[in-house]
Amino acid sequence: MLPVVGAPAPERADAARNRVRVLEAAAALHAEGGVAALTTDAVAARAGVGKGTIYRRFTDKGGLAAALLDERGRRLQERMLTGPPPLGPGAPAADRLAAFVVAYVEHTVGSLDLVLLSETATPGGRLAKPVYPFWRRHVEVLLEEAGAPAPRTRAEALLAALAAEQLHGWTVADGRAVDALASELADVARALAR
Amino acid sequence: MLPVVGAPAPERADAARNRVRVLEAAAALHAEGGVAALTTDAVAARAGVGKGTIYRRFTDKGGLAAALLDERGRRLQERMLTGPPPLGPGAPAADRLAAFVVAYVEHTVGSLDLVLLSETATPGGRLAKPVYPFWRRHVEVLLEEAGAPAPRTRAEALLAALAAEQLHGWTVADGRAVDALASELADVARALAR
DNA sequence: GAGCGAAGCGGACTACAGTCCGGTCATGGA
DNA sequence: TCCATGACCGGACTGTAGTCCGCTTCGCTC
Repeated sequence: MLPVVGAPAPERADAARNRVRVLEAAAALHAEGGVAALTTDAVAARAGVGKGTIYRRFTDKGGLAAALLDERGRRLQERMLTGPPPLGPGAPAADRLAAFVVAYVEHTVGSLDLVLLSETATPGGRLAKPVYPFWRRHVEVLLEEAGAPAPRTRAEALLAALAAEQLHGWTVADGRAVDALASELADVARALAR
Repeated sequence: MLPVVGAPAPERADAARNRVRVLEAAAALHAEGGVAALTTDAVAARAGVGKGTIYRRFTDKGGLAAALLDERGRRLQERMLTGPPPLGPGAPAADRLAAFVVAYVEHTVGSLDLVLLSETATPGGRLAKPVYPFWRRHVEVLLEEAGAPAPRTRAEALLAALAAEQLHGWTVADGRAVDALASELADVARALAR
């Protein structure tokens, strides 16, 4: 068969089966014992798979955590792309941006331990996550629409402020209320959009 | 002798000697082989000290890296507190803030590998560094002076955008020029000050 | 359905961070 | 000077991430 140019490499049947097994095992372990239970040994044993298989499929522990978050993240992405305004299309850029910040904060805080793991398991993990370019592009486009200078830099700066580590500091260490925090951060986004 | 209330616990002579030894060994290893050479085993061996000693004194590897950066950091702190404007006192708050961002970016990029280590060795490391409250307070005060809303949140958001991980992504992964980047980030600071 | 190249697999292995606790020695008081 | 105390020390030990490479399985082709 001719390879389809640009298509993701097709996955062998055994590989696909093992990916599902690993994700199910990881989800179960996480449900039972939190992130502390998510050791690569435990996941491999529970999935009935070798450690090498996990690393081949998910690069590292952070990648596994990111994969666990995938479905939830995709739901948010859909709301951003095709949902009702102000998060979805139709509202002014600054309003969409503010709505994104609130939704992103809630999304992240809702799975804080996994997101934290996915972003801090390896240095630079946050920027290396497959979804990162999606968030960045979305924010960049909105900033550009709003007429802000240096939209790319500002987009990354804004996302850095929404890093799991920072949100963890605010909501857990400092004990701040998520709603109030999200609203202040939405304000930050508006400030950057001008 | 009566303990002095509020004073830092005095350090025993052998403890002080060992701290110096560890720092010298770490600095030498770093000079020779970069951060990769900074394993706790190697530092302990070179310092002629047990690993327990390192952990007693520096908490973890990130703390050791932070201690190595201490002197350089103190120089920047002095320039901020008593140096000439616009970094030091005397200039309008927004200008001081912009000058801080530029100086901080240069400071961080100048020792990027060590700062990265100090901030990412442990999750939440950036917020746990002893100097963090200093930077945060400085930015917060300037934002407040400039009349910005939610100065504390904005200060932390700004510092998050200046995290070593992010600066590493921009300057190394993306290959961006430090000067141009610093100036765009100074602009971000000005936007937050309004 | 047999052959074959390549992708995938697994688990022993390495390297490293951080802990633990029995022994040691600095320090201040008598 | 000598002693009691507890801070300090060191290095063996544990737990975990991530690597490596010989073996297996897949799936395409003929």
